[in-house]
Amino acid sequence: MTSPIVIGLSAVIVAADESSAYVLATRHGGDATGLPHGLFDPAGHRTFELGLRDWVQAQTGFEPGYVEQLYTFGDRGRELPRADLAEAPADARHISVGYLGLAPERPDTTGFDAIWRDWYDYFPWEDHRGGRPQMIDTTLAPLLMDWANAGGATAPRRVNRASAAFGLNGAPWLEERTLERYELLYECGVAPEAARDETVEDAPRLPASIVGAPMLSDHRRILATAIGRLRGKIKYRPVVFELAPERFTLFQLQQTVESILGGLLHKQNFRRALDKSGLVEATGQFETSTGGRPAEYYRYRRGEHALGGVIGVATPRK
Amino acid sequence: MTSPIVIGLSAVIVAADESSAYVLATRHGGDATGLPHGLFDPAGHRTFELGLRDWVQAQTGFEPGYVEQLYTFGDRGRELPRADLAEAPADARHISVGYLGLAPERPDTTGFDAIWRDWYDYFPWEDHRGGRPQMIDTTLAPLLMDWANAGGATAPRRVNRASAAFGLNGAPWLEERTLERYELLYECGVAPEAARDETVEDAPRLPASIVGAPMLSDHRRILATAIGRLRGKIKYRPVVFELAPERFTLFQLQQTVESILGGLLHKQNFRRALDKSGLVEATGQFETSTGGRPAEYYRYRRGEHALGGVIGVATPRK
DNA sequence: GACAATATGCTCAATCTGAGCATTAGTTGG
DNA sequence: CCAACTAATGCTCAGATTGAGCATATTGTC
Repeated sequence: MTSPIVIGLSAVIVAADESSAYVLATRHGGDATGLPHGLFDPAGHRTFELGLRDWVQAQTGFEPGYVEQLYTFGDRGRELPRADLAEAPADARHISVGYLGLAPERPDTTGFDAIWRDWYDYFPWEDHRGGRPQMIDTTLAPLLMDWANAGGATAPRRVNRASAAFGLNGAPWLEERTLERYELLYECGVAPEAARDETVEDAPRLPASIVGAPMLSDHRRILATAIGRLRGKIKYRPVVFELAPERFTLFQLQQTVESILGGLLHKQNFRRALDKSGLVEATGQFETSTGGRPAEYYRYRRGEHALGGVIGVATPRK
Repeated sequence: MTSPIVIGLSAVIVAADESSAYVLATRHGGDATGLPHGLFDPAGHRTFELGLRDWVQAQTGFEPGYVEQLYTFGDRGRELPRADLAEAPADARHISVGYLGLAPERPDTTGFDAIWRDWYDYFPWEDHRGGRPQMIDTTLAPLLMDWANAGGATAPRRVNRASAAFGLNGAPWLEERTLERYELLYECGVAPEAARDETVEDAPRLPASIVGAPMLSDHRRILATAIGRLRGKIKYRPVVFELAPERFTLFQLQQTVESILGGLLHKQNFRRALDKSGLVEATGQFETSTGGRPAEYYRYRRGEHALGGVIGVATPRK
């Protein structure tokens, strides 16, 4: 006879604007944050997605539009917090299915134990909009290298992994490798969750401004997966428009993309690419100024471009 | 109290050569084929991947190298075959986690109820190496359009979906949209599995040479997911080398890629791209001829190119 | 009216792509 | 041994794309 299984559904609900990208986080007990989540009900939920929508709605009041599955985590040892499993049998095995959802704005969450939080609070090393964060080279890299060198036979592999992930030793920084970076920090004990899960001993204790705010259970891992996926996808599918308001100026749109990517883009080339893609159209309305020449408002041309439309978002600036 | 859950693990093990791409299929009872699969054991398996490897090994004798998770299916109604669930409670909910594995050759499966099968047996419309298969326009497209037009209010959306997926009405054929194509054929009842699952009535009965060989439970859906994923990935990650032998000529490698993509590539440009990528190196050995000028054998340069290496496989031929 | 602050336009060289022609090095049949 | 044939490999070229930077247009402010 198989022993019981419980399936947790977790949602990374993302919003973004000119200033940053945000996740919908829930407060659990103290000030620990987690993702909206709950158990899949095999009797009641027809699909995972419907179950997920239920939970998000119940915990945050938000009704997700676009939703996609990210990954299913099943490793023993990185599971749901005990407290959330009151109903489940004590010997149950915990599986966790992560989802990504996009929100065109940040709706009010008053009345719910939920807040919109800057996702770079959780991953400070991921924000390169103001240049490569110093902590990478001053703090993280040395710790990673210590860990790598302690790896015995696997040391060379570890050095390679760390270099490729964090852009060390001449390797380029690739924004979509968010999960790999987080996993490395977890493995080497820098992520506070590692100490909590007792997968490492005598882990260094560093401030959240460097190692990021921890999350419940494996939620930060799911968040990292979501960021990586979104960063990859935004380059070849018109997903920004799920995050942008109805009307936007081109620069607003660019900054929204930059918030997601965590890096700056060359303005004129961003426009050129967008132009060629045919994804947006001018509205004839102009922004009533904030300083300089008024920017025209554009809107997304839904449909049409069944798939042709791609924002060649590439060209980095600076 | 939650009702019981069982998790099925299914593996798409892929191999490819100059002639075609293959999947490792298992025979279950009659001549129905399925993927190697089995139930996840929450007590015994530390991770999904380990459980999966156990099952594949036990059912086919093959030990997968490269493995990656594809997707977790949880819809009620498209579940595991009853027979495989003898041990599970009658009211259990069935979840299915699909994996993709790659094999550098097709090892012998004698002694096991498993065979390597051409994946285009399952998806005849996916092979465009000899030109666009006629059945798409003569048989599938009309059926899809009938179904679309019967969609009432959703008719326009259905027409769009079908057009974008199958390259109708001027839309381009995009090889990685394999899953979408299969799902459409399932929805419109052309895939025999739909009739079996009783999701449609009076479905047309067509030969397997047109609608492809059916598979157990949702295995063909998982296979479609795998093909799509692999086709996408082969363009930006050096995965072909997981499928190629130690030594290969450039044309063999190209044909292996073509087998996966289901389309032909421009030879000289394929070489140029490969050349620039720095992924391969000449061995100095030559093929002892099959007709013309002998081709040099190359080998994959593992490692090094931490991620830079990309085969700009794009340029289609013909 | 000069200046600051933006948005938007335009240019240019370097590189990349898609496509095709040309040459090389074998095999095979007289 | 030569001619014909088959593949592999080499090379060229125009057009498109990309990365970068300079130039101009419109506002509000002092």
